[in-house]
Amino acid sequence: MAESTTHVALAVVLRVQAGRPQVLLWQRGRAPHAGAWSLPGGTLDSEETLEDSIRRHLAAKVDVRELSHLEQLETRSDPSRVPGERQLATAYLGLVPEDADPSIPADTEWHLVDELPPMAFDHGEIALAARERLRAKLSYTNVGFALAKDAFTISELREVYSAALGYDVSATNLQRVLLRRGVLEPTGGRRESGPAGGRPPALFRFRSRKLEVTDPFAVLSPPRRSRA
Amino acid sequence: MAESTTHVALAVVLRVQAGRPQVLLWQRGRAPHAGAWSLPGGTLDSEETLEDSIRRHLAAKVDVRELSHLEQLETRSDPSRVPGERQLATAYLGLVPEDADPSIPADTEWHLVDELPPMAFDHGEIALAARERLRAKLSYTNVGFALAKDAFTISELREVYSAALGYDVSATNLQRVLLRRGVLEPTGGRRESGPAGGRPPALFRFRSRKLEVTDPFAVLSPPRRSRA
DNA sequence: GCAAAAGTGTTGTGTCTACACCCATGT
DNA sequence: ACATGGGTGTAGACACAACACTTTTGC
Repeated sequence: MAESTTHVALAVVLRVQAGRPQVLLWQRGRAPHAGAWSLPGGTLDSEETLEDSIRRHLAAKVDVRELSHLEQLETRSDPSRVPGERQLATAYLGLVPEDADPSIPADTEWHLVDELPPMAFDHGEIALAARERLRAKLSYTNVGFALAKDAFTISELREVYSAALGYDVSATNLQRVLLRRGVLEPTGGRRESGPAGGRPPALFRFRSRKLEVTDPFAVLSPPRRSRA
Repeated sequence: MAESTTHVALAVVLRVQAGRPQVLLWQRGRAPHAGAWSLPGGTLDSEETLEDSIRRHLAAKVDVRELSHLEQLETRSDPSRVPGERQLATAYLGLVPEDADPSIPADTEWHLVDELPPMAFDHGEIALAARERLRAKLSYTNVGFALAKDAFTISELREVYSAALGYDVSATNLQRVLLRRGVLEPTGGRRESGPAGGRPPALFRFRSRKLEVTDPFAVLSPPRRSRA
């Protein structure tokens, strides 16, 4: 009875497109939950780390070079999460920039995070948890770099942030907050005005493209002298 | 060659005692790393969740009723993290209140987090990561409840926070921040003055003893009207 | 000139730190 | 009285939201 345990790595791959957050889902062909949508991933090999594993499995779905950020979320272990089998799953959050449009296989599709289709197992919960994690990190880290293009206008960045956060963000304040923190820097370039005219926007980039915590002390900060 | 993978649950059990943060460590009897200290835990059974597993293993070390908080940290999967065996480890953060002094077995001891003894495998890293997680959560959640007694004076709470954060916190401001957020409430009671006199301190308690996020919007908060 | 879009100046607010001061007790 | 520790009052710093206003383009 006590069959062997399997361990899979899953990824919630998110991107913002047309002002709405999307997740990459894969449609199951086989039972259980045939036809339902699931997170991409697969079983862990004996000689790889979980991160290598999820990268390997994703390589079949998305061009891995497009993955601008990857971090571990949580490991699910409920014995009944997958019927008829003992399966542990370690979930990852993967991010893809707005402008990358990786070719994806036929059994795979981008879905709006706000309108998830029927999901297999606990994958719906995992996707929502990933979204929450992203939301939180947008506030106190520079993760934005992973969703935005290399160079962008503040308006474009505003759209990305608004979509990911789920509420409107003012371009004015977004610019000031991120510049003050040293998260953004001007590239020096400008974009041309659109057909309707308007002042040509300046281009910005993220100063770093690695995850950094930019707002470390929400409160209860250490005494001022030791701070700077 | 490809022997079976094992999966263990480990816990970084932290408490604050005498103004210093401590971890519960277990001294290994067997090779590898005989004599080195390791995090308590053990192998995952086929019919239990990881959380049940770590609770079960901890029950042998600490009275589980003393565990005021438990949350999953991360799963380590480097194939070489444990020599001669493929072992995955899911780490948990466990917290014990200041006043609980659970009896612990002979092969187990509390160690100062700042002065870890030689640690087995990657357990040293895990312990430090857990400490960081606690530090961060003290700022924007009510986790303090898990480190403090049921009722306490602000001075006592200040000691706990200072120890866990690693820097001085002013009692004045700690009180105001936590009261304003509705995290603390007065019990109504007072403590007697010490032998040196002084005004008798009021007693407080945490309003909730479940983890809650109390400072959700570090920045980039939603527009004001939707906030309240 | 006028509309459109970008960006700056400015004001107000909320939340925190720092520090002065007042309160209640023991000796 | 005075020392000791607890607690409040208040001022200043800071980071942010909100909104008015200026800038730069197309038509």
